[in-house]
Amino acid sequence: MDESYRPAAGRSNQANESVTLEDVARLAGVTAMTVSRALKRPELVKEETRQRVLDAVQATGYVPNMLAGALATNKSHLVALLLPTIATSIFTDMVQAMMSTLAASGYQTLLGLTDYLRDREEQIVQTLLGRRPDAIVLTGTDHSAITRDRLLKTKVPIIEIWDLTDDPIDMLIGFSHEAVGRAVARHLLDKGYRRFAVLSADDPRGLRRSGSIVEELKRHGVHDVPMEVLRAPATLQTGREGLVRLLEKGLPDVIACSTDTLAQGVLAEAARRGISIPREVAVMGFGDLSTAAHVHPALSTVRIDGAAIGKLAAEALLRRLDGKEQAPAALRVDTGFTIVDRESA
Amino acid sequence: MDESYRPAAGRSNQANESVTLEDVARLAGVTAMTVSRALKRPELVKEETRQRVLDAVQATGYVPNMLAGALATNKSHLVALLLPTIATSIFTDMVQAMMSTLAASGYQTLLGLTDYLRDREEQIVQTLLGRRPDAIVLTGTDHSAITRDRLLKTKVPIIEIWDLTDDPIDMLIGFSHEAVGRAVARHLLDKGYRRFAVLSADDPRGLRRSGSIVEELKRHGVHDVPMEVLRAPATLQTGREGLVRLLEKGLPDVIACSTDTLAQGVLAEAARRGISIPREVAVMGFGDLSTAAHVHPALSTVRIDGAAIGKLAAEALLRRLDGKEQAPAALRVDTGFTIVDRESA
DNA sequence: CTGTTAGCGCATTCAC
DNA sequence: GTGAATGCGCTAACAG
Repeated sequence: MDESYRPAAGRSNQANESVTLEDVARLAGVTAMTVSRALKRPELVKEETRQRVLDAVQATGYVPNMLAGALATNKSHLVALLLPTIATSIFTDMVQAMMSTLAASGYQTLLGLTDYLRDREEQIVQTLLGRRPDAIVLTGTDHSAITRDRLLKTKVPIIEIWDLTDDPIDMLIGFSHEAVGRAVARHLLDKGYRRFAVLSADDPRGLRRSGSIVEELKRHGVHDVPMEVLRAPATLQTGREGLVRLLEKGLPDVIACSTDTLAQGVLAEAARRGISIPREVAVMGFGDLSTAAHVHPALSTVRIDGAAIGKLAAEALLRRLDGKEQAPAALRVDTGFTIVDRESA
Repeated sequence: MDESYRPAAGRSNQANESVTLEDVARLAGVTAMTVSRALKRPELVKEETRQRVLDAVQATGYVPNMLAGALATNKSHLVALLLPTIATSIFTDMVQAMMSTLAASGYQTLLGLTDYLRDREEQIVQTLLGRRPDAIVLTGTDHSAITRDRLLKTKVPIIEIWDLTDDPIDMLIGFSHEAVGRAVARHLLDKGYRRFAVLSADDPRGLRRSGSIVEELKRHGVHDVPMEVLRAPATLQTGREGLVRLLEKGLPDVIACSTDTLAQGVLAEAARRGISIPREVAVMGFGDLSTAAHVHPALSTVRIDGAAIGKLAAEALLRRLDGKEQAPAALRVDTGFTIVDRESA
């Protein structure tokens, strides 16, 4: 008989116990291709056979192997998301929004944490590229030369978020940290504060915000603003320490913090010391919209809309990936920020 | 000449522009197999050719395709991590610890957010299984029947974390939420409080902690403890709302919250209303060790060590995956918790 | 509407 | 030390 057929004899205990298309096909009395179609393009398959296939899938507990699928189609349905850290609440809204938008379109998220380290980012980009993600999201715009290079060569859509720059790798969605700093300085000056202090985590963007506050103050004739820089990621504990150190330099009118978390730490320590906020010292924070909403009635803060960034980014990617948009003009969105003043709210 | 060689003519513009082993091999004047060896098992390759290969890799910008690698070896080096949400700080330490431990051994993390929904979890498990992860980490032990079933059939190592149960799917690392509730109740009773109130988010484990507090109080003769249940995930804002609602029922001695975040919201609202903490009302929280350390000098809380859970889980998985341990006795770890009393600290 | 052929990129298993 | 053959599980492209 037909010896060219080798009816899968003796393959029963392969190392890999997983059910394949072939297995389902055999049970349904069709070929693998038909099973594949029944699952992915049901409209191409007769209703009756489709039913048989579905039953077979059910019976075998078949779960499509997306590794194989991705290899064959050159589409992984994976998005790589690089984040400095999740130990700070600042990014969580963004992540949540992005992931759920992506998930709704069948994309999964591969996470990489860089710890604010360029070298780490470089290494993670390298490994994540090995997964052939359909898109890459980077937090920030400051990357190692090698990272930039690798990414520029790639055809995968890339979005840098959470910052602005004149030469993005590809798409860009964020806001200007310098603008935030300047706005904070002017806002506080307008409110009549004169004795300033700045508390900052030592992450690159936090430092830029804080630095811009100091510069803008200088431009308005306020010099020698005391500034304490603390190790990122910012925690409540470091915020408390920060206040302690600032107080050694005298009591200011207002303390501008690079992050809401630091600001909360300051509030906690102030409470312990019986310092009244904002009567004796006002506190200004910076952070994400919803998570930290209503942090404290006495805390003024700069609000950015992380969820919006995440959603916008995801949508831009999906537009590109679904082929609606082939090589769009470089997307660039300034999502801006809002100063929330508790006293005048 | 040698016509059996088909020097890759006309393949220049495949859909997929990516460099393959073959491309590197050609440039280095060896076969793909040798390149593969030079990269993964360098000791099997002559130093000189290894160097040539490495140069070729450099020149071409080759990045190994892990989809193909995973398909061939049936090892994805991927760990699926299912989490209710990251919008709340409670899990962040755990995630950070787990991811960095895994990353150090070359494993990447695929994240799935369930929003505390069993059906969502079911769906996510299904899709993530398609990536053929080498291990799966689930938060909690309460899964849909289908999820349990699918997971029991799989040979992939599975760890359930953040809870305890008598019939884990596989490995288990966590603590008892009932024990937490009972301990909180007894602790507060010992300290002399008599007029209790409970504030809880409506996530399953939070409810169990809060429920256990109420039960234990009842067992000690304290009945009719007012309890407000708020929508998960808990935010500062919901914490503030919670206090408002509780106050309508009268001022208690102490408020036990299902989460530090809720507790902080209570503190913020209390500050706004000029209620002195802990003099007029004491507040008790629950949360993760390091992130929220020193939340507030006046806040007592139950501490769990999320980082430890993450690290333990990752290490247990790695032990299994690296083959040191084939079919170990079921791992079961109670990581316990600590009551931190601010007044007596 | 369904089947056949071929190949995605890599690694295992023999040869040499 | 290195090469050749083969297959991982799936799907594009073409037949019929």
